[in-house]
Amino acid sequence: MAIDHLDGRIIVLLAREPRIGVLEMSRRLGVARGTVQARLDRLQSNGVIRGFGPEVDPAALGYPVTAFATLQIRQGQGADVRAHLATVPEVLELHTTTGTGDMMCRLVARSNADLQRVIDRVVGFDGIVRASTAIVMENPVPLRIIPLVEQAAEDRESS
Amino acid sequence: MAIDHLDGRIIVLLAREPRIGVLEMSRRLGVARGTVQARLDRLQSNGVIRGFGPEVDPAALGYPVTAFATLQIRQGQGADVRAHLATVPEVLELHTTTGTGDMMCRLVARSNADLQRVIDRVVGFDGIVRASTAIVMENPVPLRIIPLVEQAAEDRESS
DNA sequence: TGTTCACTGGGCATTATGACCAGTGCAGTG
DNA sequence: CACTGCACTGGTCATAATGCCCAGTGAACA
Repeated sequence: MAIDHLDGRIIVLLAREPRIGVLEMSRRLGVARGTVQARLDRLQSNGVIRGFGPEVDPAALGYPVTAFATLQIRQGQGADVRAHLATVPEVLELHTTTGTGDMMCRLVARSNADLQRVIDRVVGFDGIVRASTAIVMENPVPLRIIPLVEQAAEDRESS
Repeated sequence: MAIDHLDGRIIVLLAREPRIGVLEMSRRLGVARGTVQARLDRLQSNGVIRGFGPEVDPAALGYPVTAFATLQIRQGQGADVRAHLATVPEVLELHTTTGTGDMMCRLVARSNADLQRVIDRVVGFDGIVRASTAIVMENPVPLRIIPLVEQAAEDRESS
């Protein structure tokens, strides 16, 4: 579950140069190929590395607008709302949360005008009482994991 | 910029079986290897496919708690706050938004108690006026892109 | 002290890769 | 209508990485 320094270096290296290959990694890290291979297998079966799916940029697909919507759900309708939102392609992720809203989702749209269509489709469902939307203007820190991996590796070392 | 049906199938196939390789893809899709290779090159230089970085699960790293924080920023302090948040490993992403808050970030922590530490570190900065946090309980729709890719591919076909 | 485990460094056959090529069908252009 | 550009096909080639195996070593641990 916890990762050591070598694991951390493997992940970071992989994040920086995904097409690198096990052999080249072993050269860069100064360890045997079998070691890197074993570590990778372990990280994957641990679930630390979930996979190597392609990172697709919605903007490049024609969906440059991102927004976060906070939803308030009618009591007992949670499951239905989840199922409904799962059918909307523009809903990229959905969380149930504590706080003022009951759910929070990430949306994308082709334009600000198109966002209206998406929101209508999202909230056009009986179980949703209210939605409050925040449109993303800038993304100063894109989804990242490297700093956390380094942190986790350090914590492991010092223990 | 727009993708056609074959592009869509390539991306979906790659998302489902990331370790598949160009040759096997060409077999599955019933096209020549060179075609798949050319498409992939194009998708990557287009920026549609940003890369193939490892998907790391923060929970497996020991950070099972996720939260979203909405931040209100003192006027003119935006750049400083961005720089500050970029130094916090537990801040996985940061957006500037319209709406009630000025920024929205995704946080992870080792526990609910640890989340307090992370929030303290996040808001322990002069430019941040107020923070409101929503803890994630469930994640019914994990970050996904396939439905959107399929949608984009369909749109392209019908045009 | 003995055992377990991870790592090393090596070898092996299989397989994919990147790079080519000529030929073909299609779409758009002059 | 003929021409041109383009994407795709189906093939080859040398190079390289992969998955798998092995015995040996060192360190941690019981």
